[in-house]
Amino acid sequence: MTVSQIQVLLVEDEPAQRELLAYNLEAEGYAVRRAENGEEAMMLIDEAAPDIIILDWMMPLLSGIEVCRRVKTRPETREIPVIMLSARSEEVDAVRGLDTGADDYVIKPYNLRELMARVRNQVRRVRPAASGEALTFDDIALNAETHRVMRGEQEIKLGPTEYRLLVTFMEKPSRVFSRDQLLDMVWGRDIYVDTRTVDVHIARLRKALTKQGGTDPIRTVRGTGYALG
Amino acid sequence: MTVSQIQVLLVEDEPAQRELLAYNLEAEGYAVRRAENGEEAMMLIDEAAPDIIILDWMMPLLSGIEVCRRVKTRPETREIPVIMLSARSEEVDAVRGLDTGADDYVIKPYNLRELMARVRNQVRRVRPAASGEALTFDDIALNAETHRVMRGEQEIKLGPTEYRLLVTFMEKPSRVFSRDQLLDMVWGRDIYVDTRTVDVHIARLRKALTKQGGTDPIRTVRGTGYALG
DNA sequence: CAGTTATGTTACAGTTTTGTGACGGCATGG
DNA sequence: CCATGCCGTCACAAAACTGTAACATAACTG
Repeated sequence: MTVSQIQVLLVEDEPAQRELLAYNLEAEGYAVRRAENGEEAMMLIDEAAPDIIILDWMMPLLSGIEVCRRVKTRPETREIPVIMLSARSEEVDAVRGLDTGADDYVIKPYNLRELMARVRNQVRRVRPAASGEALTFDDIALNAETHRVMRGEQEIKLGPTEYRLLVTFMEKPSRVFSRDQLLDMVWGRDIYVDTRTVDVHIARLRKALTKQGGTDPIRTVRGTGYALG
Repeated sequence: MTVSQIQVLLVEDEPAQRELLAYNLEAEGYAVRRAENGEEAMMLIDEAAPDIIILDWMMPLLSGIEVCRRVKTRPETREIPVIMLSARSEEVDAVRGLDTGADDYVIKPYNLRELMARVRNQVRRVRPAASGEALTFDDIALNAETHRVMRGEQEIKLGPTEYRLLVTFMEKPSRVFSRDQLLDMVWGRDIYVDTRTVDVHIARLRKALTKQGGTDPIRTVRGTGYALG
């Protein structure tokens, strides 16, 4: 509801993958345009420049690598963020070596949430107004761009995990998250970590948030998980 | 636990189809159990009744039609929504003609988003609380997403069991539940506890609900059980 | 009404869940 | 190389919740 809707160009030849991703992007509020191959992608880019491009690197007709190179070469499209999807980490290295200028790389099979986060990140870079930047809850303010957290006038210093934890909470205040959900969202879907680790980080986050006074904003929901507020 | 996560039973013999769908369901927060054929499906249903069944109609061993017929025949599973997937619209007519009692039909190849919407629809019918909606009864409001219970302006603090108990009641207001039913739904199918334990928790729930004034919303049905309203 | 049965209520001891400080490992950046 | 900071795990402490038994009260029966 800020300015206009954010345009995502999704380039992926495998229909199932494409629709899965498109579905999720649309659920997040993006306008998705689809392309099956590099050639189609270039046509759509010429037609109307998207805000961000998600690009499978292996495609018929015109590879993702080449598309990326062209986008990053032309002055009028150079600023558009490109996220490259590739099948394995070795490929990422290879692609990176080709110096296509992609802004981010995601290895398949990707964690959907993580990919979404990366999309958000790139979008924020180019369209700061479009993605709600400063989250606030009560007297806590979190600036996603600067990674700064303030409580009242005081700055709160957080470690990376505590920060992500807080972001997760602040994106959906009051919502209860199970420990498993938090592990998925904050640590990553395939990480194996004891669920009690969540408790420890909650404790650390609590300590940091209440260090300079103020009430504990995190609510424990016994038998279920935690929530902000 | 019947109250927290929604259990989907996904019955589909084609692995690619099955996994694609399962992936998406899980991304939406459903707990997915998979079956490759009708026989397996029936076994899983007996083991623990799911909240909803998604059923491919054409399968080896025991067809979706037959599974559906059995589910809809047995009293203890009759209420479970069944969504049938079939390959073409003519088949839908045919299946509909067989009067299996399926609650919805989706034609393959389906639009994933539409299917998800239909799943949500069916779930809402049977488990309103689990679908992120606020339940209300009289001046009591229960939000499943935040796990918060309000009576008027006051927040009601409940223990886990009392909370689940209240959710169960509020999903079907006015319906009378026997102690055994409540044990099944709130405690779990295979837990052994004295049926009088239900009375104790009812008392605790009553106390919590009336602590800050207001009338007792729980009705005792002598010789049978309890009901809300 | 007295007897009988079902439900309400309370206290409590045992169990489960959560809070938290301590510690060793690992990476990062001098 | 060392210092620093962060992380995950463990172990123990604290808190919250649970089921049961026992007794009180209410509702039904004839």
